[in-house]
This record gives sequence, C-alpha cells and structure tokens, in this order.
Amino acid sequence: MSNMAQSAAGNGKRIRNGGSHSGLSPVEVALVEYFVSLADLVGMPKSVGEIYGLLFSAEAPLAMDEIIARLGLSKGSASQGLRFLRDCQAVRTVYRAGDRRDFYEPELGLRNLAAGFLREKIGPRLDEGARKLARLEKIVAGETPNLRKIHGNRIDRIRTWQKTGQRIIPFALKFLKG
Amino acid sequence: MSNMAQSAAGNGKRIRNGGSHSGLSPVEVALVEYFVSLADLVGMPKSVGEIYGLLFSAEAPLAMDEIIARLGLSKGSASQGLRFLRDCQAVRTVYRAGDRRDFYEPELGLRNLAAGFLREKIGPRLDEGARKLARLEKIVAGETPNLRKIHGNRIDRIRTWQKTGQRIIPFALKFLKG
DNA sequence: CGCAAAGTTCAAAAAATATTGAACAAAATG
DNA sequence: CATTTTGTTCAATATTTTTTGAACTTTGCG
Repeated sequence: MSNMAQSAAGNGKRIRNGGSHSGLSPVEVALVEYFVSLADLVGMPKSVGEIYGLLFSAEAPLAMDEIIARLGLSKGSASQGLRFLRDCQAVRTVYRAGDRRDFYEPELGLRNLAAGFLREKIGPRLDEGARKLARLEKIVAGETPNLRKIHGNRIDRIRTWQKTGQRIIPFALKFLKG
Repeated sequence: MSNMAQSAAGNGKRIRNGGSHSGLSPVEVALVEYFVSLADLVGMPKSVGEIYGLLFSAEAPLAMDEIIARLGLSKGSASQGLRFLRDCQAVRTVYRAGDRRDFYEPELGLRNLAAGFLREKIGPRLDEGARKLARLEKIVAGETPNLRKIHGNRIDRIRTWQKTGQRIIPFALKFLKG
C-alpha cells in the first residue's frame, strides 16, 4: 500500500449514508442520478450511467479502483462499463506519472458523445436491419406476381424509411455544436 | 360462433411449423422479425414489434383475436401492445360493419410514427431530465462559492446539451417526409 | 524471472422486464 | 335483462438483462 490517500480528486463533504451512493457529495449523487436516467433512456445499463456521471462530476480524472470505491460497484461492472465508454469515446484515459493505473476523464462534447454512441450502438443495428431487408426482398422476389405486388409495396416503404434515416444521421451530427 | 371463418385477411400459403411463428407466411415471418429487431432497437417489448410487423404485412386490417391466433401470444400481451401502439398512433382502429371487434391497421408515415414515439416514450423522459436538472441547480446554488464555480460549469454544459436536443427534435421531424 | 498491482473474463446470482392467463368490466345482441 | 362477445387489468411466472466475484491474464518493476 504505497499510495493510500489518492483522494485528491475528491471534493465537497461526503455523505456516509447506508444507501447506495455512500461517499458521494449531494451534487455527485444528483449528477450520477441524472446520467443513470439518461443511460436508461438510451438503453444502457445503469452502471454505465453511474460511471459516466461520476467522472462528469469529478474535478480530476479517476482510476478504476476509485470509481469502484465511490460508487460501490463490482470490479466486473466497472471494467465492462469503462470498456463500453472507451469504445464509444465517451471517456478518455489519462496518464499520470508514477502511477500504473489508467485514469479516466469524460468527453464533454455532445457531438462526439453522440457520434460514438451512434457508431457503437446504433450503427450495427442498422446494418443488421439492412441485411434483414435484403433477405426480405429475396423472399418477395420468389413469390407469385400477385403477392409480389402487394408485398413489394410495403418493402418499398421500408426502404424509403431506411434512406431517410441514413440521411438524417450525419445531418443531425452536423447540427450538434459545429 | 356466428362468424367463424374470418380468415379473409390471410394471404399466401401458411407455414405450419412447430416454431413460434406458426401460421405465418415466409414474408410475414421476415417482416415480423424485422420489426421485432426494430422494437428492440428503440427499447420496446418484442410483442409490440410482432404486432406492428404483422399488421404491416397484412393486406387488410386485423382484429385482436386474429393477431393473437397468428402470433401465438396471450390476450394480455396483445391488449397491452395494441394499447401502446394506439397511444403512439402507430396503429389506427378501423370499423367494419356487422362486426363488434376493432380492426387495426398500421400507420405507414415515418413522420407520424416518429412523432408519436417521441411524444409517448421520449418526451416524458426529457421532462424528467429537466426536473432533475432543476433540482441539481438548486443543490449547486447552495454550495460554497468555490464548489459552485466548479459544478456550475458542468451544469451549464448539460443545459447546453438540453437546449440543443430540444432544438433538434422538431427539426428532425420536419426533415422526415414533409 | 518472480512478484504484485491492474485489469479482464465469464459462469452463476440477482434484478429488472415482459408475458401469461384468470378474474373482471364493458358493450352489443336478442 | 340475461347472455355472449370483446377487451382490460394485474398478480404470478417466465424471460432477459445486469451485476457480481473469483479465477485468470497482463503489465510493470526490481
């Protein structure tokens, strides 16, 4: 135990209640809650929201063991959550001289956050959708002319949707900040 | 049992496999699958995707008992799923002379679908987020000037995000068809 | 190399979510 | 108004998703 009081990143008086956010200041609790509900909105696990929220409220970058200690979650969750956030580029690692640990700080730019999320979470799903659509078109192509006409109509509709969606995404990203 | 063979809406040859989509033609199965994965993408239960997918692939409006029979889901799921779709205006009820049942047909306009979804699913969450943010601001306002400066910064960031988000939504809706 | 700290993985447990179906309510029919 | 059909509700159950933690790998250091 060489460097025990790594508490430089801490701020404000901590609450030491028996609840789930012991060791967090009221602002930290509120920010973590905010991001937990945001995570839920976009279909991510609570732990991801907690981690990002804590990093967002922290003055200085935090290491994984600090995140674990302050949020009271398991090593596994912390590791997986940080990996996801890294993949999305929602957090960055920061190196600190004389410390083996990786320190994390949050990305604060909405555009970058959105872009990473779209790339990691939405993109693959849209690709899968495109594949399903292609399969669908093959099935319809093999039908009798009568049915082909009816079903072809609906499938054209979906194709239009897909095109609109694909146009909207880069556009929306450009809209976010600039 | 006055009107038993209500099967007018059926089309194509049906598959009678032992799987979960017995009684559906290959195109119907593929369409239902497509919408199930879409439902999953936007965080809705599978059953909602199944129902919308079946209606989307049907030539004519379907009644709840037909939906139940063809998808093999329970009355409860069908009722709740249809309610949700109605609330979002993703389906409409259609009246048929001499039949007590409500028949359902899908909304096909992307703009209307998106608007309903935003209103029902996203809007309330954003409102909740705004309330959380307000609470957060109160907490920060009660801090020492020192902490207030640090935290105020981050909270301004979130407020900017919220404003951008609120501007983007009506804009995106205008973009969808017109 | 050998050790210890840091981080990952994944099977099992816990928690959250969706589905079921039986009891209930509403509404048309005769 | 009794009956039947249609549709809803919700407690119990099933399913899916998330979290946990112990075993494992990797990395840095002397």
